[in-house]
Amino acid sequence: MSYLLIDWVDELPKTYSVVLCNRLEDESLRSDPSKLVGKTVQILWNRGKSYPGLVLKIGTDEEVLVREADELAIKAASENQVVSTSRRGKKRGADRADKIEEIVSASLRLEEEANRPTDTTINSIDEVGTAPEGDSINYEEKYRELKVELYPDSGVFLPSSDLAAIKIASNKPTVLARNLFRRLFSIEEMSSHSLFGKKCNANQGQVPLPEIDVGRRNAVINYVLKEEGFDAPPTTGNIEADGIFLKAKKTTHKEISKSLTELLRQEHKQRVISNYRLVT
DNA sequence: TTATTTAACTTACCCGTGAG
DNA sequence: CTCACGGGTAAGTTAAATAA
Repeated sequence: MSYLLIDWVDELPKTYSVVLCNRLEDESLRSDPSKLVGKTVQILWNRGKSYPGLVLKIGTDEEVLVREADELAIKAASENQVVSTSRRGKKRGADRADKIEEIVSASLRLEEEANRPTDTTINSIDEVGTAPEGDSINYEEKYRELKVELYPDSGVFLPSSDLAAIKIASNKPTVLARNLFRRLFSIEEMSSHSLFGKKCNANQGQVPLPEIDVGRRNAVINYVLKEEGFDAPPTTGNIEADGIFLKAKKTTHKEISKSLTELLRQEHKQRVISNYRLVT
C-alpha cells in the first residue's frame, strides 16, 4: 500500500497530510496512483466528507513522507507568519468501526431519556362526578373510560373520540403534531411560549420566551413518532440498519419540532398583532 | 492520557411562497 | 386571509479529531 503526500488546495495557510491511497474518493485510482503526482484529486476525510488535494508525492515509507509534510508545513507557516501547526493528521487508525456501536448505544440512551415519563399531569379527572354509594352509575369511572393516554406514562389524557378525530384530520405527522398542540394547549399558552425555551442566538437582545409545558409537549412528539413507527428502539442487531432507523427518526423529530416551533411563533405573532390593535 | 481545536448540529427567528 | 413549509441566519452546544 502506498502513501500520498497531499497539499490541501482549499486550506490557508497551506496544510499537508500523508494519507493512504485508499482514501482516494475515486476507487478506480486506488490500485494505481502512480500517475496522480501533480494532479488534484478528492480525498476522503472525516464523516464521509472529501476535500480536494494536490498529490505532491507518492511513496511507500510513511515516515519519510510525514517528515516532508512537516517541513513543508513549517515553511508555509513561516511564510505566512502564522503560528500554526499545520500538518493535518497522519494515517488514521481503523478503530472507526468500533466507535459506531458506541454511537448507537449513546443514541439509545438519549432516546430513553427523551421518552422518560414526566410527572406532569393534565386534564385530571374531576372529582365532582363521583357517584354515591349503591347501585347508581359511577360517572367518574365512565368518564375515565372515555379518555386515553396520549403516550404511555405521559400523564396526558384526552377523550378517545377527540384523538380519533384529530388522527383522521391529519394526513401528515407535522399536521398531526400541530393539531394535537391545538387540542392540548390554550391560545395563551401557545402564544406566550417557545417549544424548547432556548435562547435565540440570531437576535441577541431578544428575551427568550419560556419553554412550553414539557409533559404535554413530549407526549405529543413521542406520540407522533410512535404513529410514524419510530417508537420501538432498533432491534435488528444490524448496526447499519439501526443507524438508518435512528437517522430517520431524528429527521422526523426535527420536522415535527420545526413545525411546532413555527406554530407557536405564528400564534405569538398573531397575539402581538391583536394586542396592538386593542391598544390603538 | 488529557487538553484544545474544529466541525457538525440545534434552535429561535425571519422571509417568501403557494395552496385553499 | 390562514396554514404549512422550505430556505436562510446567528451563535450556542456537542461531539469528534487532533495536539501535547
